[in-house]
Amino acid sequence: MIKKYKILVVDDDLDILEIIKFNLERNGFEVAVTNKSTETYELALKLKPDLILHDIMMPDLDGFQVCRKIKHSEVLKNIPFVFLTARNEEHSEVQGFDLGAEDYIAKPIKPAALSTRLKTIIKRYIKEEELPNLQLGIIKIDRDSYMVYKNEEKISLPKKEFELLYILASSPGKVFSREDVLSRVWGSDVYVGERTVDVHIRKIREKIGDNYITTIKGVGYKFELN
Amino acid sequence: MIKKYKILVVDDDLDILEIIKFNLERNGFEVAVTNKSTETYELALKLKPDLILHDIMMPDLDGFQVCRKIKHSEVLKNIPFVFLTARNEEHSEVQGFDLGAEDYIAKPIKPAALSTRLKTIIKRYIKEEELPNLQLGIIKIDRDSYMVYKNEEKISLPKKEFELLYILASSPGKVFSREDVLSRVWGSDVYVGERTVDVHIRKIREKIGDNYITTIKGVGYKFELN
DNA sequence: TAGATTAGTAACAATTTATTAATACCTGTA
DNA sequence: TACAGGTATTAATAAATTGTTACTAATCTA
Repeated sequence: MIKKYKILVVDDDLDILEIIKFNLERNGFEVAVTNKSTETYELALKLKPDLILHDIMMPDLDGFQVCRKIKHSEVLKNIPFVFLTARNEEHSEVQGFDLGAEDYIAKPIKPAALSTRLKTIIKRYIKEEELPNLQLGIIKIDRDSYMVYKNEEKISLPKKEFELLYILASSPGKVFSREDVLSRVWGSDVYVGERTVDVHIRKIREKIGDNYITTIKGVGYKFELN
Repeated sequence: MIKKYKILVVDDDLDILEIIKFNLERNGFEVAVTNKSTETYELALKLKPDLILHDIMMPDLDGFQVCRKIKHSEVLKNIPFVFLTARNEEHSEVQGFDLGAEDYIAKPIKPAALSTRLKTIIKRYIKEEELPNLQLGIIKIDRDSYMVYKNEEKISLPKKEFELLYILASSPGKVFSREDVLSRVWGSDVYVGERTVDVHIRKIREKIGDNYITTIKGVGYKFELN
C-alpha cells in the first residue's frame, strides 16, 4: 500500500474497537476510534478520514442517523461510510443503502479480510491518487500511455512488467526484495513463486537494456542509473 | 540473519502433519507438531511459537476450545492462531473469529500458498524493527540501497560482508568477538569456522580501506574512526 | 629471542543464488 | 475451437558468494 489511509471506527463495544484498531493498524492503516456516535460527526470533520466504519446499533445515536448527517454534509459526503452490522441485523441493509452507505460488514469480523475490503472500498471512492510519470536519465516511464521511452525509442511493456519496473523506478537505488515486489505488484493475497520475479526482470532487461536493474544477490533488485 | 519463524501445527491426521511439516521446513520455518490437541497449550507455553496452526475437528479437544484457552492466556494470547478447516466446515468460521482467530486455511492445502500466507500473518503481528542507515564520518552504510559510501565513492559489498560491517559499525568502538559476530550475522544455529570471519574482514578492508576495522588480538574486531 | 599463540592471506572448494530457455497455463477473442 | 498475448513454473546452467584450508606474518610471553 502506498498511501496510509485513515479510518474512523465507531462502535460502542470497546473490545471490538480494540480488535479492529489492532488489526487495521497491523495492516498499515491509521486508525481513530470512538465509542460515542454523537462524536462521529465532529471527529470526521477534524480528522478527514478516508473511510468511516460505523456500528449500526448504538445506544446514543444510531448508525443510520449518523450516516444521514454525514451524507448531508458538503465537506464529508464523499467519505465512504461502511456499516458494521451483527448477523441478525441484516434485514436493515436496505435502509442503509438508501442513506448512501457504501457497504456492510458483518460481525464477527474476519481480520484479514477486513483490511482488504476497506482498501477496495477506499480505492473505489477516492480518486486513485495520481501516480506520476517518471523520468530517470534517458528512461521515461509514462503511465498515461503505459509506455516506456528510452530517448526517442518507444518500448511497450505488458502490465506486470510495466508495474514491476514502475515500482523499482519509483525509488531509484532502493533495493526491493522479491517479497516486496510480489506484495506490491501482485498484491498481498496472491501466491506466486519468487522465481517469477526473476523472469519478469529478465524480460524487462531484454527490452530496456541490462544497465538499469541491478541484482543484489541474496537481497533483491533495484533500479539504478550508472 | 534472517529470522526463522517457529510454527506449532496441530492435527490428528499424521499424514497431514508430515506434509505440512515438510513444506514449511522447506520454506525456512521451524516446525513443531502434535496430533493431540490436549497438548497444544503446554507445548505453546514451552515453545513460544510465532504462530499456531490448528485443526478444528479433533477427537479430544476441538480447535475452538483450544483457541479460547490460548486467547485467554496472558502469555500466549498474542500468538496468531490460524484454523485448519476442511471445505465443509466453512460455516463454522463465525465461531472462530469470535474467539480471536486470525485466519482460516482450508484443506486441501496448497503448500506454496501456505508459507506465504503464514509469513504474512506473522509479520502483521511481529513488527520487525527497521534497521537504520548508518553514517560514521565519511562512511555511510545504507541499507536501503545495500551500498556503502565513502564520501562520494560507491562501494558494493555482498550480503555477508555488508551485514558483518553493519554489525560492527552499529556499535562503533565496541569489540565483537568472532563468536559474537558469527551468532549475529550467521545466526546461532549455523556452524561456521571462526577463520571465516577473518576472511570476511579482510575482504571488507580490501574494499573500504584498512583504517576502519581494528583487530584486538585475542579478543575480536571493532569498527573505529581514527 | 625462541616458542607459542593468534591473525592475515591466497587459492581453492562448496554452496547458494540468479539467469535463462523451454514449457505450460490462463483468459479473452476471432 | 483454435489462437494469441500475457503470465507462471520448472529445471538446467551459469555466476557469484561464501567457507575452508594451509601457509605466512605478526604479536605475545616466558
